[in-house]
Amino acid sequence: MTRLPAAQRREQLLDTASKLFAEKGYSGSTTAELARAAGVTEPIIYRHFSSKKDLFIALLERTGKQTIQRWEEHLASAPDPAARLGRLIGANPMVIGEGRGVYRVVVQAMTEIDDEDILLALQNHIASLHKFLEGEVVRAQEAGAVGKSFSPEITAWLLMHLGLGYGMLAALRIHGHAVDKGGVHVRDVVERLMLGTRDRQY
Amino acid sequence: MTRLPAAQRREQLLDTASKLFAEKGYSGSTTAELARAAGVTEPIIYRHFSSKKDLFIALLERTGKQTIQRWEEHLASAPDPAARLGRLIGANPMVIGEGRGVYRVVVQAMTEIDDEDILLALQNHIASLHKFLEGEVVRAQEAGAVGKSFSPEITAWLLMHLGLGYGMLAALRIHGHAVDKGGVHVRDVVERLMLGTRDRQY
DNA sequence: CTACTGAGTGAGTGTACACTTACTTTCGTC
DNA sequence: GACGAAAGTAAGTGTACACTCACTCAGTAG
Repeated sequence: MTRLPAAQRREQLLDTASKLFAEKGYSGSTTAELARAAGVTEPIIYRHFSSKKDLFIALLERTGKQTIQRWEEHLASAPDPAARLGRLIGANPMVIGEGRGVYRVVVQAMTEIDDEDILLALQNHIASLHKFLEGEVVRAQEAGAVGKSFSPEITAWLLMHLGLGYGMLAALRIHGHAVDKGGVHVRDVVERLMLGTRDRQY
Repeated sequence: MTRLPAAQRREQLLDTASKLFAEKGYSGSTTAELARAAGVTEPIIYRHFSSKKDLFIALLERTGKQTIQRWEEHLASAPDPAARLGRLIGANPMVIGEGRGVYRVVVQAMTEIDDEDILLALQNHIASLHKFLEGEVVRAQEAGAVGKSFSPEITAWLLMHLGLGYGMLAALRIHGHAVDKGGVHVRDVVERLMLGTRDRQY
């Protein structure tokens, strides 16, 4: 209804799609619903994106950038590389805060891998997150907080696997998939395995 | 064409669906395709399953049972609990052998979690795999191959997270998501973290 | 030989939904 | 104050696809 300049409308459509897809899934959402939720009519969507899929890919790319930005903010105030890594382990974008909803979109995307374009967008997404993690491991190793038995590269992949698996089970609402009866959390386990048992401050 | 007794036709439909879904995904496959691939007409599908979704859930349940059975066969010849665990770490059902295709179905299912019935089936699936892993960790701890710092429960969840994340990235065909430039595989890392560095025989 | 049961089929039906066409309204600028 | 560009709309269209109806035929039991 309210006229918006193109750039803003585009962003608003992505915001709306993000919420909608998080709730009902990509294939579970219709372009009609999206239009209604955004307060416009369907052709507007097609003015900004050439197809539903195109919009989806745009959303995926934006999400990747946002995640890294959030990580950076989250780590900025940590006193040293070890603490940064510790925080990172507790800051799975698939689970915490706003990222949570958005990341259902990424998981959604993972099953649309028949589609070349979506696959490519996803591969880029994963690669950029891995690169970020690898950088953190390098810092932590240089600071002596993490041993050098394993390369930063493989260590970062391990963290990716863990985070992804954890995030999936969280999305599936698997009861107690991360704590045991004694209240120990997988996060604690990972931290002890990575950083040893010395005292740390966050 | 060839007439089959109901039970056999049902199994054959599940076999066919498993291949089809692995290739084109659940929502990417049509009931018409399935019927054609199975060499029957559509109404036959509906004689055995009340809906496409119902068939999907049946497939999911069968897959869970098959996975555990395969694990058991795979571990049976290992000499001791440590070796069993070692084998398990290298035997991700999402990646190796026949399980591979089938598990695309499970990943597919993970995005249909709006649907109550599918969610429930998935939760059961995960729970049974976790239970199996937990049992193996218990054995390994009792045999002294794995330390007791962490409960078998949480250790098994950690292995689930790792396996799931690994399997997802494998499905996404992420290049080099499991080895570093030095040829070290995440599997090796996990083994060393879990079982230490002592010599083992498989 | 007949009659019943259950496996099978050809030809729809209804609907959901991505995407379009042809048209109207708003607004900055010259 | 007019005109062109950009933002918007109402009302389709085409098609894909889950699911069904009404019927046929094969094999076995009495």
